[in-house]
Amino acid sequence: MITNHETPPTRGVQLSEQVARQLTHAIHTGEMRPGERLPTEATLGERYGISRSVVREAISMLRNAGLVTSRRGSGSYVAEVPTVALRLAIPDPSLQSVIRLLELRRALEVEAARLAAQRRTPSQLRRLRNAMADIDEAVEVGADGVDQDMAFHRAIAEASNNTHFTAVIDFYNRFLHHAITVTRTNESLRETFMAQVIEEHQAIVDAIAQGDEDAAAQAAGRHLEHAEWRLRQAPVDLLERLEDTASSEPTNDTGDAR
Amino acid sequence: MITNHETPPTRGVQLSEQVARQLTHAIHTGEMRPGERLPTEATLGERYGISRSVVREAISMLRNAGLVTSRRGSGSYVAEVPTVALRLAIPDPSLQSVIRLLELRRALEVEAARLAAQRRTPSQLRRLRNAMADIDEAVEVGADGVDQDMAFHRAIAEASNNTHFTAVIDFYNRFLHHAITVTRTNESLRETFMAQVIEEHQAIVDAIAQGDEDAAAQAAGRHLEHAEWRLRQAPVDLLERLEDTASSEPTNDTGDAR
DNA sequence: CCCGACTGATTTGTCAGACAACATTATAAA
DNA sequence: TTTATAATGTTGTCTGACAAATCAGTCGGG
Repeated sequence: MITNHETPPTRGVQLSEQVARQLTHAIHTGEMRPGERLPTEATLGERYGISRSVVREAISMLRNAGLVTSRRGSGSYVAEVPTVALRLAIPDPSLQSVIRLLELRRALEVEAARLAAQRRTPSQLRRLRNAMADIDEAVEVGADGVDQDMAFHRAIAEASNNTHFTAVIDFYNRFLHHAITVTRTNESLRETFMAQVIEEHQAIVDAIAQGDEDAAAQAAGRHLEHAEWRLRQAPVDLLERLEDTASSEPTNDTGDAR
Repeated sequence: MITNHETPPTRGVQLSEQVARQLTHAIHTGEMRPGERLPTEATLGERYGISRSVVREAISMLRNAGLVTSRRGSGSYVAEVPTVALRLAIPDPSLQSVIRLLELRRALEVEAARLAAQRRTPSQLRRLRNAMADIDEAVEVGADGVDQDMAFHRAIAEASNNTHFTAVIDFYNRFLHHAITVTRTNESLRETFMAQVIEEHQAIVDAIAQGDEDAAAQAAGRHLEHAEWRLRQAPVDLLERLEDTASSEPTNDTGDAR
């Protein structure tokens, strides 16, 4: 056991990072158990011979890594459910890149639909139908219905009763938001497209409702294939405007529930 | 005393988090382009009407999220490849949980095999065959061949020529390593299983080599189905030993290359 | 004209101390 | 015993300062 009561961090690298590593190690090895409270910032600073600022930066890293949570007035605690992070580059909004995302989405949603057909609870089926109705409603009002569309697909993922699907789909859908918007705002083709989309959605829901997994998977696969086709129909100039619409829109993407 | 020159952060939440969100938004929307230098900490503090400490905490979050890098004496810069993180709880090693992972893996690999059949380059096909040979070799020597097996599946993902697949598959495979090991170390059934596995792998590679996408997808689907079945055959006591083997390993996840 | 060393200003990293906001615990009152 | 109140502890934020590294410009010599 390494009793580093006074371990002067080796010079060269960032102090905060070294401390963060030591704390991370302590958590990973189970030396500090989930739910346990960390020593106070003052204590840690004294122990490592550093100022409170550095301790705070180090803890900030752990917080960001999902390893601890801090409560003002109380202390910092090892997270109950330690997490790992998949970090990847933000996809550029080119057509090629968006299509790559659609391919992944297809992989996930086809299987999600299949699982949903096997496992959906009655309430999940109800939510699916509500989500579909929401799309109609939004379109009738004149909105693009993109948010409602994404909620619909999220409902399918939820009905699969496999949290991994919802996590990954949610993660990637952020980057598809603008692409879908472009397809929807393609004025000339909009009505035709919307009719198609609604029809395809209906097929998926019907299959899930009947518990026909192969039909559900097929319907989902067709839907995503057609989605790619519809995207390709969008004029190039619309696609290029992706970035502009992105910067002008107040996308509160980080507004996740607590 | 607080002179809110620009946007007064709404009270209630952490100041640093609010600022971090604004900056994150600016980067995500491309308002600040990769490589560009951020305003100095002092400037940002003045602009948002907050102290430098808070600015530093906010920037620290961005740094941890991989969105910016800081150079002492120079400034903070938007990372050349801005990243986003998918964070999720570390799956427990229960049979139920592992099967959930296999479901996701099936979704991904079926589609990856389909894409690989369409797009694999000759060199990728060669690598696939080498990976398959490596498995045989490892098994003949007496090793479990788990690492080689995972490399094989990674080669399929790479042959899909869609980086999203490799990223997600890599990410989740970490948690499947032990589960696969368990299946392989099931002494009584090992030989039968390995023969099956090799046969199934061969079917996938053949389909990919011939460019038959439907056959490749089917073969991959069958392989993953059988994998789940094989896992279920493993005695319960073996599955329970998963946790021990898992906790004894030094997971150095923070050691990413620079 | 070009180039290198030097100087000074700028900027992030760290330190130190203080107060505010909130949480927890101990204490007193009913 | 239960409830209000005070005291204490802890994180969040503010302020000011210095160290260390970078950067821009100046100057002198080739």
